[in-house]
Amino acid sequence: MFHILAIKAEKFKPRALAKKRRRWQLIEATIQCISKKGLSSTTLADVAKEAGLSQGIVNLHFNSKDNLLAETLRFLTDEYDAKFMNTFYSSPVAPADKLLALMELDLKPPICDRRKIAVWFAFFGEAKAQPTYQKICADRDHKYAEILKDLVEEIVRDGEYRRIKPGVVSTTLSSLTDGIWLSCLISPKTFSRKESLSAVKSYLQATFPKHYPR
Amino acid sequence: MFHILAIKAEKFKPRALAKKRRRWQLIEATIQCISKKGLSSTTLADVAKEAGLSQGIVNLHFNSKDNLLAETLRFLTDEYDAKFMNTFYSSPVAPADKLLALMELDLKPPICDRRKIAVWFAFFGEAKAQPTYQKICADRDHKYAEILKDLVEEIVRDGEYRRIKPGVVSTTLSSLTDGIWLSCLISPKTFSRKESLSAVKSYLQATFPKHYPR
Amino acid sequence: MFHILAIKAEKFKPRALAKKRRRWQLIEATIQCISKKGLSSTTLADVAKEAGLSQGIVNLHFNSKDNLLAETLRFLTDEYDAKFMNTFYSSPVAPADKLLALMELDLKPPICDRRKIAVWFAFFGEAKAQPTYQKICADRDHKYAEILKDLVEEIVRDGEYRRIKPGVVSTTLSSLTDGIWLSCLISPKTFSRKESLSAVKSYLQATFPKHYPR
Amino acid sequence: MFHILAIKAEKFKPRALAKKRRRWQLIEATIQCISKKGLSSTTLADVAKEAGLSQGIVNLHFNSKDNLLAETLRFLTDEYDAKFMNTFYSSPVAPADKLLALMELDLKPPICDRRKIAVWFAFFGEAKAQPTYQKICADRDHKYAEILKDLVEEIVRDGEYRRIKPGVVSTTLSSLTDGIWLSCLISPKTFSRKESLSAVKSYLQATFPKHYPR
DNA sequence: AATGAATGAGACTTCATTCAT
DNA sequence: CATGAATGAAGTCTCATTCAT
Repeated sequence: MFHILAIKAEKFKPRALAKKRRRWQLIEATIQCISKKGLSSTTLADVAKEAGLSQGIVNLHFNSKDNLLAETLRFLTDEYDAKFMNTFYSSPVAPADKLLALMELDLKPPICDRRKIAVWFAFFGEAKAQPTYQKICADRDHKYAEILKDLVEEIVRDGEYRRIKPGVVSTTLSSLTDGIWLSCLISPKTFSRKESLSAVKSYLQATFPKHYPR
Repeated sequence: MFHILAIKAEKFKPRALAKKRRRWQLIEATIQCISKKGLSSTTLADVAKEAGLSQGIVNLHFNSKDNLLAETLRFLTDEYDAKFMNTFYSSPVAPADKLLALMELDLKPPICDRRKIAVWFAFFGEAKAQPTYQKICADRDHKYAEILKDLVEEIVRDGEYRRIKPGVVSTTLSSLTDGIWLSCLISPKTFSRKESLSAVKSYLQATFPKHYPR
Repeated sequence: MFHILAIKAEKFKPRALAKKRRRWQLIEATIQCISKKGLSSTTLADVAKEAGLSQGIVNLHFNSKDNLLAETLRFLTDEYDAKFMNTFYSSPVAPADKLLALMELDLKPPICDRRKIAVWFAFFGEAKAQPTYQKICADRDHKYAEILKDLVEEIVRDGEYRRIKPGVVSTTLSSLTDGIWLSCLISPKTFSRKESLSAVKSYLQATFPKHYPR
Repeated sequence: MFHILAIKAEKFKPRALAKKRRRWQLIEATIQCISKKGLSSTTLADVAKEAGLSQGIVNLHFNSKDNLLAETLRFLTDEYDAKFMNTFYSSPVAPADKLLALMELDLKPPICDRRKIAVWFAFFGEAKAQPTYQKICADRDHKYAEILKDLVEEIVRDGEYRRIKPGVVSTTLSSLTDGIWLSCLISPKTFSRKESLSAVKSYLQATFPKHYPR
């Protein structure tokens, strides 16, 4: 009987969703597929199936596979940006607090989630060959590097730290979280969110002892 | 002794040597292609052309594309391993020196070379979906994590540093170099080898002030 | 009388009129598309867009693409027929004059217009494979061949020409205009309406010197 | 038993024909398909099947369908050219004889063969939309127009004909044969090779009575 | 009557793999 | 060993057609 219901349910055509929602649905399906099967093994048929829709649906909404993938990457960056900015504006005003909050954002779900990270690295892996991807990723990098650097500068000024180059510190922090993401991807078994967090914290403590007391 | 015989035996089997050479040649061509076109756009025809050989050559020597790619990844890890171990054994005996030497290895050519890094990340990008790749990458990670951790432990013991968890430090160092590689890949224009090195050094200085004086 | 009633009746059925208008509009759009893009590249989406209407409109009014194309060809023949018959009936009564008028009709716009000719030849090009098209074209040919032959017979009788087979002359005239159409299509740059006309006239002069004096 | 032989025969892979022969074979298959199914219904699968080869064969030898079609058209023109030139050089030296021989060539098999004509007109039908096709066809037209005009000029000079424009006569002759081809295509039942020939001959007799006596 | 989102068959194309040479 | 013509499965993409709105 459940079976019959299921069949009946299938008979209902997918309602004409608003175009935007359909695109969103397809991008989510794409993310799911890339995470599961990898970028190079993800076919449009996979995406359509994952979304429960028909073969031609992706070309209908995105014209080409290339375009779907670029839009998916853009979706990822936008999604990340929203969370980043939200954290930035909603966290305590003290730069040191903001900085820590942003670091923690990167190291906790939903950002630091192996499924999503796999997708990020799938695009990183094609970045050198696909200038489109590289540009999107580079732009993202620069934006946050700038923001982090500003925060670091404020902290340095506030704490009158000597011999600290804000650019080096912000680069270090960015690279650290990127590297942590990679180990989450490659070594999920040994990866520990807690240890990663304490790695970042101990770096901050060593660098800005006045702002991050033990 | 068998080893020696084997080597001698090879001298009498030019075929076997030729075979190895061909495999090496094809793997180099594969690396070149992945770097230029990305993993997903690299075809066996591309590889054969790059090597200046004929269509069927890859299947002749590697049986399948999957196998070629796995062997290529293994080649990368072996190559890296040789350099790593060579640096490890040939650097000064002091653990702090060894540690720094290993960090510098990671941040200078021929290791930190955008062409090679693109290939590494191409495999990372498929790692979640391809357990074979993941295993190779994870094994590599663990091996060096262990070695770094041993060095850190020696330094900690030697300097009587308090409140330092060697595992956290070695993880931080690994992640840092991985993250730096990523920024070399994604933002080659803003990437600075010098700044990256100073990022690592300032971390070491902040963590082990006695061993890495300014 | 029935005809008048029918026209009156239509006045009371705006729907029916609208329907005819839509079909006409879509056929015109089809002609435009075939002329611009060729038969094999013309899609229903193209036609709908050209008409400024929606995707499904053609199937709504013509059921299928095949049907639309057949109707378009029929429209072309009807349109030609109307002009031919109008010329036939409105030209001077003398057969020689009628014949010349019909030849001139074929060689001047709006009939001899590259845009329209392209559509005619698009259908000719599919005629062998599409019996429907072939039949429509063949029927058209035969009808005019018959009329031309009748005119030629009258001229021959009237001029007491010897050794002239009317069928051969009418065939020659038809083929000549068809061939001229083709050169208008293929070599628009070297094609000259004036020269084409003089080709036909000089043939008529050579064949019927008494009726077409120099 | 025959069946077994057939199966065995199938097991023999198509020998690696010289590339040129394979291309020729595929072009012949293409001509066959276009003749049977029309240009727009001819698929690469059809062509491959007609040639008794596999799906991918056309792309292997021609890269794309567009290219295959262009090459097919070029093949047709080359083939025609060879026959035309052969007739031109091998026919009697007198220009009037040469001219007649060339006209007869156009009206007899293997040139005037409905199967081939269907292919020519399939390309003519797409010529306006496909500049490639148009150019090939136009070039061909001009070449023969020139040759015919030269012959006509010689005849005019030799016969001291008055009031005859060679260009008009050669255009007329070309158009006439093109138009005859069309009626062979469209009205195969009423088409008569004999009558067509007599149409051309009577035109020549009327135009050059001294050279083509009755 | 008209729309246009969705479908899905089928087209073109790519490419790993095979195998006669 | 090596070649490269050929295969054919599988991918992307197109588009006539359907149908809920």
